[in-house]
Amino acid sequence: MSQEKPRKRRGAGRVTLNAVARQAGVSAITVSRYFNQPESVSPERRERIAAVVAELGYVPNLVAGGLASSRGKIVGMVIPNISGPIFANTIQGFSDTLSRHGYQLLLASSYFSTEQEENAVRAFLGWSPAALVLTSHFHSSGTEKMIAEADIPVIETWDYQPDREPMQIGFSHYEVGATAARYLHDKGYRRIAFVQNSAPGDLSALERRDGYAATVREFGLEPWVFAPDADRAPFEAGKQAMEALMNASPRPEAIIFANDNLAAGGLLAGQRAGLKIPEDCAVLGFGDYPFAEMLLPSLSTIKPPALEIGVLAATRVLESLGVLPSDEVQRLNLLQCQVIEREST
Amino acid sequence: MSQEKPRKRRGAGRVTLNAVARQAGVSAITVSRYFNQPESVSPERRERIAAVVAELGYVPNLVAGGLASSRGKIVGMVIPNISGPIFANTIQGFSDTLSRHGYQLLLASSYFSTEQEENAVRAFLGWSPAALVLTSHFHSSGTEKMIAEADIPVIETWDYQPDREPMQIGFSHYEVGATAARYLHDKGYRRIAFVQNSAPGDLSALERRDGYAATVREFGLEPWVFAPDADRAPFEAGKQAMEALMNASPRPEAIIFANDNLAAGGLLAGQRAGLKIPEDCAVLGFGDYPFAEMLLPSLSTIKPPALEIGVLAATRVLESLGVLPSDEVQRLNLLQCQVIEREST
DNA sequence: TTGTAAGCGTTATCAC
DNA sequence: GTGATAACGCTTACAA
Repeated sequence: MSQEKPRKRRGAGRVTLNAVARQAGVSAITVSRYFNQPESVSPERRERIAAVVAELGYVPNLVAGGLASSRGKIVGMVIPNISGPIFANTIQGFSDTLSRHGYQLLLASSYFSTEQEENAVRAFLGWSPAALVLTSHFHSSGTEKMIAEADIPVIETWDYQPDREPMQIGFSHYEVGATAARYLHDKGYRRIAFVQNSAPGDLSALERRDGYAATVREFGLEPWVFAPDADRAPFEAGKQAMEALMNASPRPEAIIFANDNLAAGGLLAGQRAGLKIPEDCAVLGFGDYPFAEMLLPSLSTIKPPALEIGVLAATRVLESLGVLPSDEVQRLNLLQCQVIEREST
Repeated sequence: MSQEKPRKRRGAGRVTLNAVARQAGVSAITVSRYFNQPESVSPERRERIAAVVAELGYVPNLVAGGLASSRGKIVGMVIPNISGPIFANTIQGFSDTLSRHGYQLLLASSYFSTEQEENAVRAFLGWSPAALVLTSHFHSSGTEKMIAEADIPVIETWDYQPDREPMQIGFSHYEVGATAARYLHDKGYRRIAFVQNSAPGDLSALERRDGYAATVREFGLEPWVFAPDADRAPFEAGKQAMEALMNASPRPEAIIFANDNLAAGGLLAGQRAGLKIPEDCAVLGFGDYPFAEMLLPSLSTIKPPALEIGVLAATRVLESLGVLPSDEVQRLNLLQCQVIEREST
């Protein structure tokens, strides 16, 4: 008898679609349809197939499916870094929304390096992803070329550049800088400084700076930008900035930090030096990291719609693929950042 | 002339291995070897192929490769949640190490639900991953069955259960609980309470509790466990716990919180009520979340080797696959947690 | 609603 | 070192 498993040369001896079909007494394509368009299979066969699938413990081979259909149920996402508190919510919202519809997340981090981003995109493309999600509009020319030719939905998140070709989901960093400056000015602060991020590749942070600078100029004030040493750990960079700015005379009345990590460092350095915050100097961050409300004084900050970006990105992807209904997929998605006023301003 | 692209029925019109082969005047398999075992291709052809690859902008189709070789260059990882600060470093270390060797990360989160974990594992298996990485040893029976039959390296992280079949990379949560109790006892604290996590599925946290309980018993003390309302936000749950424990008489002299989020809530609630920390009541957390050092007083905690776990997991995966050299892949990997003493104890 | 046949783009196998 | 050929397991196209 040839009952014994032949242990073909290849394949792990997995249960295949054909095995299910044979067992259920139907053709392979019917089983395929059972998974992809169940309505198009008669209820009786559906039942029979379901039974066999359970009995054999069949798991569809998505690789084979992806090859045959030249479009896998997989979506690639590149973010600057996973471990920072800022992007984690975006990943989470994105991943969860996708997986609820049977799509998987392929993830890589760029560390704000366009070269690493390009490598990730190239690798992803090898998996025939259904879509690609990137962060910001800063890419290498190689990346630009690949996404232009990819012929799949591409989304840029955490940014908003209406003129660009890819779908946009995010906000204007320039506007965030402007909002920060306006907010502090409205509260009566005049000598307002801005502390840059210590991560050199964080170009979006520079756009926030530019928005700040333009706005204070509109108020007839002089921009005051401090740049910590490059690549210093953010918390330390914040301390460095605060120490330097405190020694200036006159001191700034308020400081905008490029993100909450820097701001937290600044806050502590200020307190350690006996500064009263916000009386002597107000502090405003960006990101609304989880610890912002736990600090003493709690940190005022600008909260980006991180989770929302992730969920919306997934939604747009699924709409583009026809998985979710939509008359016309919205290409431009401008979300709002929110000033979270706490004790430090 | 048939120069014009035929636009076959299928396929996105991508450049294929065959196209490269034709252009370079070699066979397809040679181009395949060029990518997978370059040494086995003569230098001249290597050069010729390289040129054509660049010219055509060929990107290997990993889906096709995965199907043919029945093992894709992709690794699945399931973690409880992405956005918590605790696992982010593990993901980062894992992903980075993998991608440095051409492997991609397929990520999903379980939210401490074994059912969601099972779904993720099933979906991953459809991609013929080269390996699978899970968190803790708590799985559904379905998951257990799948990983037993998967015939690929499976790693359990953030835990250490020598008796189990899968590779182990992590530490004993029970020991962490014991260490916490011992540490506080050594510092002279006697009435030591433990605050559980509010997330019901976090079974590892219960093991820490058990380690704590057994240890204080050894010291002749009575365990004192407080359980916040289930599913309360951790920060709020910590507050709730602290408020409840402060009203007990006698009050605890020290409190171990199941994680730093809870501890931060406890810290703030205590201070707001006028409690001096650590004089009136010491506070110890777990996780060494980024904000721990930013709190006032800074939070003493137990730091798990999060990044190390990720890097080591990737290393073991790559060793198992023969990508990295290794005589025998180490199945048990016990890492150390570290007591980080700050101002709160 | 169901089935047949022909790929999808790569790698394993075996032969030279 | 190189190549011809046959898989890998599924889905598209077309037919019934």
